[in-house]
Amino acid sequence: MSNSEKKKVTIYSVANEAGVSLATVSRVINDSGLVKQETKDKVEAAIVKLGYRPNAVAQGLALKKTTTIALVVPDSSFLYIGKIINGLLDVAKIYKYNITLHTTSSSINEMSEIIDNIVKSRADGVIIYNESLSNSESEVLNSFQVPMVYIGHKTTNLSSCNVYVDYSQALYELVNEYLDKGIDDIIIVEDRKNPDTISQIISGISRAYEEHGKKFDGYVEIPEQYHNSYEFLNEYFSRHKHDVVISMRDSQAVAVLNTCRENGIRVPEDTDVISVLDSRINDMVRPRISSFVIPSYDLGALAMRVMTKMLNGETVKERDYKLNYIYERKASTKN
Amino acid sequence: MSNSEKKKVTIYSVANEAGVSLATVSRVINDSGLVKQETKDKVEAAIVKLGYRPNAVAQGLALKKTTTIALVVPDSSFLYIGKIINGLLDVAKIYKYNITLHTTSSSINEMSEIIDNIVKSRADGVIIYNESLSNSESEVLNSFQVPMVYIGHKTTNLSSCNVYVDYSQALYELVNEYLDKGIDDIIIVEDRKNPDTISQIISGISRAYEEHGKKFDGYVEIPEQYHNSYEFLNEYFSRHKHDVVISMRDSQAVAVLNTCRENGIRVPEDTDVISVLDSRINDMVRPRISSFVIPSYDLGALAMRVMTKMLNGETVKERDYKLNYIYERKASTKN
DNA sequence: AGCATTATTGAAAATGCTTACATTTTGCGC
DNA sequence: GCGCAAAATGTAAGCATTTTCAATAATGCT
Repeated sequence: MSNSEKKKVTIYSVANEAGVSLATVSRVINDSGLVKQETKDKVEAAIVKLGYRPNAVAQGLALKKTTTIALVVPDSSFLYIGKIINGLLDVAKIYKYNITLHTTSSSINEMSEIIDNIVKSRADGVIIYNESLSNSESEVLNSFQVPMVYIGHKTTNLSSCNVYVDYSQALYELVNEYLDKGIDDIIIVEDRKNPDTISQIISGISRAYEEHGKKFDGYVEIPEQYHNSYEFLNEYFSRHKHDVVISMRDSQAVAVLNTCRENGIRVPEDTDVISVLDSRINDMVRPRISSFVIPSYDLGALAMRVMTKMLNGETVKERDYKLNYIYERKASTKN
Repeated sequence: MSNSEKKKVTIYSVANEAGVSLATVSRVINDSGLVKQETKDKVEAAIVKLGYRPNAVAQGLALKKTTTIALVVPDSSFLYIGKIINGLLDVAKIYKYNITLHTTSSSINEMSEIIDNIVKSRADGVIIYNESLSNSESEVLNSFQVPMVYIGHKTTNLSSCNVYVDYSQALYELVNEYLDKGIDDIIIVEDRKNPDTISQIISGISRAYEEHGKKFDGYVEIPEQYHNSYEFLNEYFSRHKHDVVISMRDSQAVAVLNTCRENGIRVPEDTDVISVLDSRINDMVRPRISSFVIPSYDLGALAMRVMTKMLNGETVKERDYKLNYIYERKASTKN
């Protein structure tokens, strides 16, 4: 009756109950074919009767694989990676993989600690979302001996795959349009949190400027903390007014929106405001902010799909998977 | 040179390298004391030299525990549970537990599939965040034979713990204040997604009304989808005007805010708008919405801490952990 | 019926660790 | 030096699977 009396049921119990050897039971649960239908039925009946659930840990030991993959993400913004995780988990479910979640704050030794942990757990693979990896972090990661997929961050690690959106091209096309119309007072406001992404973005913008025979110097660096950045922007827009203000995330774009308004700058009449990354916030702001819609769910789903391919030994022809973005014009831009 | 030549290093390799038995190595890595300092040094040198990392899978098999706990969350709003996850992971890191992530959509058989998966993986415990469990889901969960902690949802399952915020009391106190001032035209707008939470909230409000000799009937049900609800609210506020509008999440409160504005209702001059749950959205809206600040991070951290206690066999005196909320008055209320 | 195949099954080793128990070493008092 | 307890180390039996290889049963053919 009591829980403690309930004895654990192993493959032996099942073998015993069905009157076969444990090897046969193993064959049945792994669907390996060569078992007579009759005995298969007996075994399956025993499994149901005893409520047997194969022990994945023992399987992991015997098979030298865990069907577990480790996901490493920054601990800050689940706001932006929520959809990525959803996509990833959906695909993981299809292929019967489990996901372990690991977050990195920015402390120095953190990454190697996490990796140590992942190595011990013998995950079959690692998926990393991190827009800004330091050199030492990259180095640690490169020493990893398991399949790796990077999301949103193109690496030079030859043995891993990358799933990302080409911000550079996206911004190039956007800015190009403005320049074609003769609008060239464009700035981008950002903090230093994501140096890689920022440099991609700026390279795209710069290319557009160069092709128009101009030089881009509109990078305005803002403080990292939201409230600080808010103050900074408030101060900034009390002195400046531009045709176009681009920011990395819609949360920052909203700060731009609010501070512009507080300084008598009308959006979009006086200034176009654009956000590169979109999140649910944007549903709730008026005016809605024109932005690129990043296919977050697809990023996650594709990353996981690529991972399964790597693990199945399917040859992955492509190391790089570039996803499309869509620019959505909303109420914060007039052009 | 090549990776394929690299042979795996096990506890045997280390024992061999150090010239001791594997038992001794095991004692060293588990810090079990009774090893002479001298041999301990030898072993540790060998570990470093070979780059040995204990295989957690084999350990799991030998010890019958995985130091892994499974986290089950709804697949929808990482917006609200991001901080919970952060708190949970931080504590998990301290106690060296790994977290596997499982999401539930609302499909019927999903929960038992997830549980099947978790049982197979032999997680040491399960933490569940889900505001609305169906009866059949609860039943499946109750049959679980591992320690469980529920976040934000008080269950009657005797063998599990609950970590939650008492919405009923929170709303009681809030509404009480209004009623004391003679303001009683209060409504709450919500969809049916979280029946449990909603009924808690309404019970709190009702209690306040009753103590003032009145009856509460201000529950306005709105459609689940954001855009539908937006239309609904727009229509609604073209016909109604109330002293106070309460909604469950700040995303909905923003919809209220916007639709009020579009119908010429000024906030807070004409109507107070209040949100029960707070998220980062609220930083970005003007006016900021008065809301309860739910201690999300603490919910997650405490849940994990309670779990570690259950797993260590420390007696958990309390099954229920009620956390405090703070009501923050912001610009969307005048009262 | 007898033999050669082939389809099923079982026995046992392997997976990498922990730990109870056995054995060896050490230290100490005389 | 000797004896004995305590400390240190080693041996081997689990832990729950998979899988190779050998053994057995079933089948087809003459």
